[in-house]
Amino acid sequence: MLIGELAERAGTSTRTLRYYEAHGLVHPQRSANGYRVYDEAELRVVREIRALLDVGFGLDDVRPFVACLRAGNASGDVCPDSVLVLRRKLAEVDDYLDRLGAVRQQLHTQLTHAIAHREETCPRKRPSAL
Amino acid sequence: MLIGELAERAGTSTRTLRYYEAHGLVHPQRSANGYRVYDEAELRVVREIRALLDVGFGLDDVRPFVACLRAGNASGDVCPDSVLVLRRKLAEVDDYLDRLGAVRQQLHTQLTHAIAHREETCPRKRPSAL
DNA sequence: CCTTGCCTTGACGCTGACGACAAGGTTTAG
DNA sequence: CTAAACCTTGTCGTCAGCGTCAAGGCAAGG
Repeated sequence: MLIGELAERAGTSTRTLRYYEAHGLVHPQRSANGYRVYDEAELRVVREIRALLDVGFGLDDVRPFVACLRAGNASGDVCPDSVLVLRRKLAEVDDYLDRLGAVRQQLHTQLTHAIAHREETCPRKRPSAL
Repeated sequence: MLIGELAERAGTSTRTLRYYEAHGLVHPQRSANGYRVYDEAELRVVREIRALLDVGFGLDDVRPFVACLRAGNASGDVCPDSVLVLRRKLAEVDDYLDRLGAVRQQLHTQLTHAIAHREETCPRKRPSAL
């Protein structure tokens, strides 16, 4: 399987696949003419990467999952290193949820205040020119 | 008040103040030697900008608030344009909270699955060299 | 031979809010 | 005279995950 086919089957671009390779996440063979050749296993790897990135992981975060898949496991998250990353990410998400909740609260308060004190002196809506 | 003093009083850097000016958020006078001269009102403006950026606003978002302050209001959020931005941001935050909640749920599920299926074939922990 | 359609390796662009220089002018204090 | 401590404009770097050319090689069909 060449890079174009893998890209299409994985729902991504050739640029992306080369990018992953440059960052050590994928290791294709090379045919005589220098073309990258991938096997079926790489398709699953790429899909795993995409799925994790979609959830907010960084490339560094997905490495353990890729290694886990490549070690022959059915899914990439059953290895210790993967679990560590999962825990850390979960904590990060929880933390971010808290802060975002606080922001939401502040926005709500501010909006309430703004509506209560409206009808004051306000800038004109673009008086023709700047 | 020169740029250095304003920066210190506002808890930011001169670079930041020049950046805001380049993006049309602050309009200092110029003294004979070309130095930027700010009045007290600009201090409040800069603090408003900083507060909003901290909450996740972009520079474009804060423009209405600055204009509102400059129009002579006690706070920057009492003008119609500001209220619009506040509503939009609140909606964005709510939306993001939803998606982040879904991600959290997925992470939790995945973590549970990973722990249930652990103890399988996993990559060695860096066998000395790479 | 030519075109089409793959593939290759660079290398710059993008988004946002600045940080970190560079190279120089000004004013004040000693 | 000179150093210190301000100020000026200008330009490049940062972080991430690619998009988007550019310039060229290779293979196959007509």
